[in-house]
Amino acid sequence: MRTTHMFIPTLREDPGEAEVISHRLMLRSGMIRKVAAGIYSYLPLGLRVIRKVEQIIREEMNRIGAQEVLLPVLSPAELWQETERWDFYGKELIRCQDRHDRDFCLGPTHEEVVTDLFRREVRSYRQLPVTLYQIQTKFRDEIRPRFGLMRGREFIMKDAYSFDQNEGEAQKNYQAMYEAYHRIFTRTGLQFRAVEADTGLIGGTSSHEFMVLANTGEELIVFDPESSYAANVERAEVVPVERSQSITSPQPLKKVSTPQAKTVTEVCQLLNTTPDRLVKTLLYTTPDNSPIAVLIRGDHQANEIKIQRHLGIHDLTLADSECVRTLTNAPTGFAGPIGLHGLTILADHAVGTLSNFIVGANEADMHYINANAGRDFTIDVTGDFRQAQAGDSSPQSQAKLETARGIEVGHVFMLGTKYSEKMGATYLDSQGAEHNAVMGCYGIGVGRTVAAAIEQNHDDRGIMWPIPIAPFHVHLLPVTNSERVHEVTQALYAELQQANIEVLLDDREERAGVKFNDADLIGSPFQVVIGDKGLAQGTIDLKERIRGEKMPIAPSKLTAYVREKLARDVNWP
RNA sequence: CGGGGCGUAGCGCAGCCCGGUAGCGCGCCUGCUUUGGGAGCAGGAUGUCGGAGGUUCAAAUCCUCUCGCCCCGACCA
Repeated sequence: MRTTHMFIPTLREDPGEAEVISHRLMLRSGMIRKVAAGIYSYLPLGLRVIRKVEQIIREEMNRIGAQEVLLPVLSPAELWQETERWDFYGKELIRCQDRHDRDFCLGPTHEEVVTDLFRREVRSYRQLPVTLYQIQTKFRDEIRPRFGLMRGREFIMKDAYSFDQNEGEAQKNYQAMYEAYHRIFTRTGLQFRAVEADTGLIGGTSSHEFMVLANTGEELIVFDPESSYAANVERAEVVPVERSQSITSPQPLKKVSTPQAKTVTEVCQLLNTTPDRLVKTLLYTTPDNSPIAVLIRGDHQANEIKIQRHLGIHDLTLADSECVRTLTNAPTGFAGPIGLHGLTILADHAVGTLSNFIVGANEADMHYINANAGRDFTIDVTGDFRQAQAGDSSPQSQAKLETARGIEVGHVFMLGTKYSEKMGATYLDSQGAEHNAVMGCYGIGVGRTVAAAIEQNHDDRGIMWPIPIAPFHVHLLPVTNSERVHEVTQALYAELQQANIEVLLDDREERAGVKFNDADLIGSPFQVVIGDKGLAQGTIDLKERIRGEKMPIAPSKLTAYVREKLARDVNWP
């Protein structure tokens, strides 16, 4: 492809709208342009990368027997009402009406549509298993779209759905999908990790997220450096520690003045102690308006997902200051369990191991010291209600957990029969008995994968594409304007293409510096500089983008050299 | 939805506090010179100052409303 024939509007300066590196580089290299918040056009260069990722996904989906379909973007409200997600999905589901005022939505995911397809067409166990997938644009009206393709409102996603006769078969399918995901992300050249994930409200038995490791990731994961254990902090179970410190015998409860000290840090400073000697009391309101209190050690973070799961609800909000005042007769920052009545008190395991700790006194500017559970107040339920953090014990070895940031690029779910039950997706077994199909669903964010690849592969000059997803393999840069350079360039261009190598030829009348800078920005793995200086020695210069330095090579050897290099990284040809 | 910020030429920004001529850099067009890491000189084009209302002799600038965008938080099958 010739640059003069390809629409690659590169930007010399950083666009003001972009904060994270992948977003900036995608805009600057002319891969994407914004149309509205969280909505982007893919320009030729960006689309080429998207297509490469899609192709890898296709190959691996097909390899495990999944079949490609294309489901509609627009789907009727009735399907969503059947599963109650029409109401449940909330504002994230973008809705519209047709000319007859019938309700529709733009699909944020396709369980309903695909389950409907299944129940209409599949009758017998003989037709199972079946796994369908599509690569298609989804729409979710995110509260806050950000980071370019990382969290858009409209985005390209591969979603797959499996239907099996029973749990065991479904589990096999899940495993096959899990392995396919490993191959996909390995092939895209990314450093990633599969982690145990929360199954969320979708329920089900198993769920793993595929995280590309990057400091800019939105997700926090914990992992065990000595075993294979890794999990999203939302999900990671915290192993209760035995009461290790010598148990200090209970001291008399004492109320102390802590003026203005509302936060854990402030209280600690004032009382000259450390956060692990303090217990914070978090007040929440639930959907049925019954408040609850959750006790968490001062240096720990509450995990609302775990609390919700325990309570069997899906909506938990931290009580507002008015509500706190009603419950505790004190302003926020001084809530405590002592004398708190009429609501359930949950406590994290870690709280149970403490004695003589500090709590709020339910009175402005006052705290208690030497509080002890059982003597001073009653805990209704003890459980795992906090977020895992670095230094916690691994559930699988003696090691301490470490944390890392990740970008969620893929998610696999065992759905069970949640959707098949609600929508009546059944089949008849060999005995003629009717059963609900057991389902799994599996997503990959295509655009997000591209963004993650850039987060992981760039320097201060631009992108450094992994070979399998690079928009072009070789970027030809004729850098002086002689007849000789022109001839060699044309010959190489033809020869490389002949060898099935994807070449971008910068045939613009630009100065060398401009071409070099654009080439580094666009990030093709190989840059080839053709100039009179080199040709005088009978050579051209080859620069591998990830290495950086140029090395002279005879023009006649270029194609073979590049082919050999590519062969190491890609299934080639 | 809460908090913060920004909308001025294609892009990046200044000007706004303190009302009076719309500016800078990059890009773009023409010509000459240059030509291996974002060239130099000369000439040139480009703006409903996000939109609507108001105050004023006069509004990019002050006031009110509104739309869009960015950042932090809450949210995220």
